[in-house]
Amino acid sequence: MQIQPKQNDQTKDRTKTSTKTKATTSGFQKMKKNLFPESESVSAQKKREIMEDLVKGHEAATELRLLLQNPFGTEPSLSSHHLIAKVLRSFTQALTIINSSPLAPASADGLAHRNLLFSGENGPSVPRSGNCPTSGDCSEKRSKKGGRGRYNRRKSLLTWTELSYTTDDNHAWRKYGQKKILNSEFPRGYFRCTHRYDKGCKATKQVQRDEQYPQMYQTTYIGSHTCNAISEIVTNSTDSSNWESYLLNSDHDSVHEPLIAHQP
DNA sequence: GATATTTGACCGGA
DNA sequence: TCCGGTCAAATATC
Repeated sequence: MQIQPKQNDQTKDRTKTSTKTKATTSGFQKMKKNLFPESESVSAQKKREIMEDLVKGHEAATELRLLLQNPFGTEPSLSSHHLIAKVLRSFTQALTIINSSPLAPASADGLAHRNLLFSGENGPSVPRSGNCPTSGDCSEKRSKKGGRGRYNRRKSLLTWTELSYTTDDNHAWRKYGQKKILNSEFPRGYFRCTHRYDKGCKATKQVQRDEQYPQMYQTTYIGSHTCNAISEIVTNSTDSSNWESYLLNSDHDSVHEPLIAHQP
């Protein structure tokens, strides 16, 4: 009854997790625009348009950040106000396209962009069989065959997808797998929260390069963080280095919301 | 030596 | 039966 394969996770944040899975730090980390639910139904054309808008927005945001970091440096091509307007315009356009496309799943409240973000079901999932709460108790039920065995595929957890230039999201993740996906040029990486065992955080994410825009990563988050890492996010969201996120989220319900522990 | 990542095997759902 | 998600031994890194 080997429970919890590696309990040492609790000490990990400081080492590799921060250097590898969190290696790419950028102010553009929460470009929460949303995307395409796993089962993508949007046409390639629309997707391209959305991407173009988002890329424009990112460029403007980057320029604005440089301006804010070095206000007296080289003369910017646009004022901060213009840059802000440009960012907002780009994202608004992207949202408009999303909202107008069939891709937006019946959004009763008009917040199509949020609906796109969350393709998950309503709340916590109930494992279909065998139930194995967080801490890996399920290993008991594991068959001996090859040392591996039964596990619970989580299916109805809250999920949402982001597209970003970075995979960094202020959370400590540990990679537990990578898989070549059929008809996909790039492999998909599987990550779980570093605090899975010490804090029982069930959050996982899947990261895959976008096929059309390989410089961007499509990240699917599954489940909410129940570890206190959320506090970092909240803190950071008011930090100037993450102002983009703050800006983007300020007029809607926060897209961070799902990160807050909903799970019992 | 401790911890993270890689990688092939196993399992479950469609 | 196939494909994608997860596990865990092996390997890499610090």
